[in-house]
Amino acid sequence: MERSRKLVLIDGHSILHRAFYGVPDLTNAQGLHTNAVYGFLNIMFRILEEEKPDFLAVAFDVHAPTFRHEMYEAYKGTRKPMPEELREQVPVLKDVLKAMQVTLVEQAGLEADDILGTLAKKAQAQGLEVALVSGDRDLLQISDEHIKIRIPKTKMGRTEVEDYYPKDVEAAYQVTPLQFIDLKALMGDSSDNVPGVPKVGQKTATELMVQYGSIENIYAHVEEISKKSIRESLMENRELADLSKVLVTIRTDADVSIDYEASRAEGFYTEEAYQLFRQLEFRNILSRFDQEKREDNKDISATFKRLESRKAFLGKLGKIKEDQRAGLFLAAEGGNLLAAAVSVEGETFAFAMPVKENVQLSFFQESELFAEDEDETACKEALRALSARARISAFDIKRLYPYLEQDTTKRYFDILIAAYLLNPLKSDYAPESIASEHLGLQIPGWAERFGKQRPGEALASAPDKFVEYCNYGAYVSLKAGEALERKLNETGMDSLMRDIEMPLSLVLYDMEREGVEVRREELKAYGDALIERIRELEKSIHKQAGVEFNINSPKQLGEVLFETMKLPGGKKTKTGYSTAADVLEKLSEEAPIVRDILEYRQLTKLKSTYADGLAVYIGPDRRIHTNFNQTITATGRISSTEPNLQNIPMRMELGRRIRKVFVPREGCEFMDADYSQIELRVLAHMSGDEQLIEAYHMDQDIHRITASKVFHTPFEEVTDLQRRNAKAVNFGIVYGISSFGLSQDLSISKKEAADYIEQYFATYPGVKIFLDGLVADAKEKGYITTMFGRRRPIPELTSSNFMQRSFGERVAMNSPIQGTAADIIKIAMIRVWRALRESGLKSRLILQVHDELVIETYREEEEQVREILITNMQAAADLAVALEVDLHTGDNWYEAK
DNA sequence: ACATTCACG
DNA sequence: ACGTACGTGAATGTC
Repeated sequence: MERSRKLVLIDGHSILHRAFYGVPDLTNAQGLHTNAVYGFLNIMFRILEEEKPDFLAVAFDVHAPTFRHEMYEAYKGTRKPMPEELREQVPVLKDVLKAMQVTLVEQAGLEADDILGTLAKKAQAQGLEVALVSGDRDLLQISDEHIKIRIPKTKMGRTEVEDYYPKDVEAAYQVTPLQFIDLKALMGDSSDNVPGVPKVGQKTATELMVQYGSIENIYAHVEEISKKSIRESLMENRELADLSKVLVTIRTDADVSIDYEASRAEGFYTEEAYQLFRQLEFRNILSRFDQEKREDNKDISATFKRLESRKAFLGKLGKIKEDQRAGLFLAAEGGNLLAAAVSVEGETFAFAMPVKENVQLSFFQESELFAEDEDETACKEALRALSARARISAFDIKRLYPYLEQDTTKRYFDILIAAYLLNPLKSDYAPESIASEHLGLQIPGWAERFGKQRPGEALASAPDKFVEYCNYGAYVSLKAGEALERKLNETGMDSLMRDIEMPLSLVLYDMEREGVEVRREELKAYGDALIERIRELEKSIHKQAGVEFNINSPKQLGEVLFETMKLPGGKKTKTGYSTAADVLEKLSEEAPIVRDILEYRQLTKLKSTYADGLAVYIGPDRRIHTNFNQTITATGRISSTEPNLQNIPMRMELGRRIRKVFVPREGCEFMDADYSQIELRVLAHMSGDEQLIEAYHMDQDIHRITASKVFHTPFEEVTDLQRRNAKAVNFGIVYGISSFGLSQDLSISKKEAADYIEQYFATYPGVKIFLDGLVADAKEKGYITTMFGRRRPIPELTSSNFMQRSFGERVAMNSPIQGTAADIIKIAMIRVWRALRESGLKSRLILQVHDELVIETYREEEEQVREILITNMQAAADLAVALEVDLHTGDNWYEAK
């Protein structure tokens, strides 16, 4: 009779192992092998569908020596090592199961077999029906009338499951489950290191068991056994038979149990699990989730409203009260507002600007496409009023500032920035990703709905769909805003969000809007001047090589240098020879062609990336408006794109001259202020190292002081080489020192580099204690924090791969320093920006380059701006060492730096 | 889409 | 023994 409640027990390692060999190799984007986990889940889902159990648990071995292990090892060696590709999937599977709220059972000193045997027998005694899933036939001994052993087999890419009740065991092996122990003990199992009795294989063992029923009885009648060789082997190996029996016997009386309430086979489809499956790229497992989640979505989007008249929209906006939370989503293109959606507690509604008839989209410039009209003007006004009144939550507020009250005292909340702060390592913070991660809500993204269409096209072709998209945006902004705000509070990042990132978003908006003037003609002239020399070099290189080839192709260049010309230098990259500058420089003595190649590289870089590259971005206002990105870097720094104005050449004179084309507007000069060694000062402060702090108080060249201390040389007698080495060590410390890295940088031996580092730590012992502490803390917590509470998770620290883990350790040392420096300059930017406004000055902050700010300064405001810059930059953080600021002015960026 | 190279802090 | 410095973005070539 079928019992009413059912338990499924899974042998974790055994099924993972089966899956590993049954599923072809799969890896995700991060190079993690995933085939075994994938196969495991497919087997598990299949079993769950077939059994529909009430309870589920998965057992694992803890890899500590156990009694039975010791006995194996005493007999011969250990088990075969697990392949690395499988080993790395064990923790992944455990994470997945935990995320799915599946009960894991593991206990030191117990093998999975013993756990399974015990749990199965206990459950059956309590009146449950049990299905035990394993790849290991030893478990057949556990089978009884209420315990079914299920053995999955993968063949021809399909999984079939063999089921064994006692009668099936008898049919297959001619013995009862209990006798199966003796059968296995006689025949042995090489894969499990069970010796068995020599000369007795499956066939003989079965015959003996059928005839005598047990090992005891076989030995009682051993004289009767007719075959001489078998008889003698049995008599000589009684001990082996007994040992084997112990090894094969699975315990059913171990001290282990499960909490049935926590083991209910339900609630698998958690957000955490969804995220994990996404990371692992298990698309068809995700579809199970999507099915579950889609139900919820229908309910939500059904409540969305599309308002057909401006009046209705404005009426609803007007009802939103002071300080009420509102999610806001705006769709715009080319400066025209296309649609607006607002979500407040209880309702979500949107209004799309009426599309004019007869507009032939492709024939018009986008700015002419949607000429501003009454509807748009009225809506903009109402939205601005709303933003001044309500507590707005939105996605990417920087892009919305043109439509918002630009007053940072109004507490806007940007879900993009919040999601970034909670995990700066992600590459995707699209609204639908935030909805998925923080709300557990699966909604289609733009591309899924509209493909490559522009917003204007989408609105024109599918207005209802477009409006629904906007409504989702508003809804997610409101709901995710609440969830994210709570999470920021929980992680102690609320102040970072409120006092730094949100105010900064307005500063960045303003900087982007201001832009910087670039002299188009001078840039062109600079580029043209490069062409001639590039042609010369090209010719010379081809002549010296004896062949014409593409110098820009590392592949061809490598072949020419290292094969045709037979220069020394081996392979360095996955794809072939390395032709990177540091490799080539080592060859430049003996091969003049290399000098030319290096110069060619330099000049073509300047031409294509800077001369030609920048020109594209000069607008009709003669200015370049870069994007300052606030949600890209892992450490909290800002990044700059389209174009990148944070990597304009500086170190080489020729490249540096490009800075001459960056000019202030009429009546202005540039004022450029940069922090002097901000990261090293942050290190001095955070570590509290007295020697380093004192060194800074000496108000002398810090690298020279360090050299003097590290090399035990009087300050005045420090050589340039010593100073250079000390400087490199200072940098190395900030990067998360390694002797190898330092030796590469200084072209010295690893041993020498290690000596330098040792000397450095002897000089500044507090620094070593601090850095070690950072790593230990990060290992414990899984993330680091900056002085202002910014976090960066470091998943690499738990990697079993040495290289990855070492990387994690360097990151743990570098990120708190780089991140704190980033926090400090952000604070400085906000203060400088406000001070300029509040002083009623016209001068404007226009650029940031990590430790440097550029202000377009009206000449008559020079002294005030200088004061504002220096004061606010220095006061941005109160450190144990002063923050020193170097400031220069000039008529272009070259001169101001 | 990915790798290589090189510009910056 | 393992094989690297930390953080970015753009251009180019290769598949």
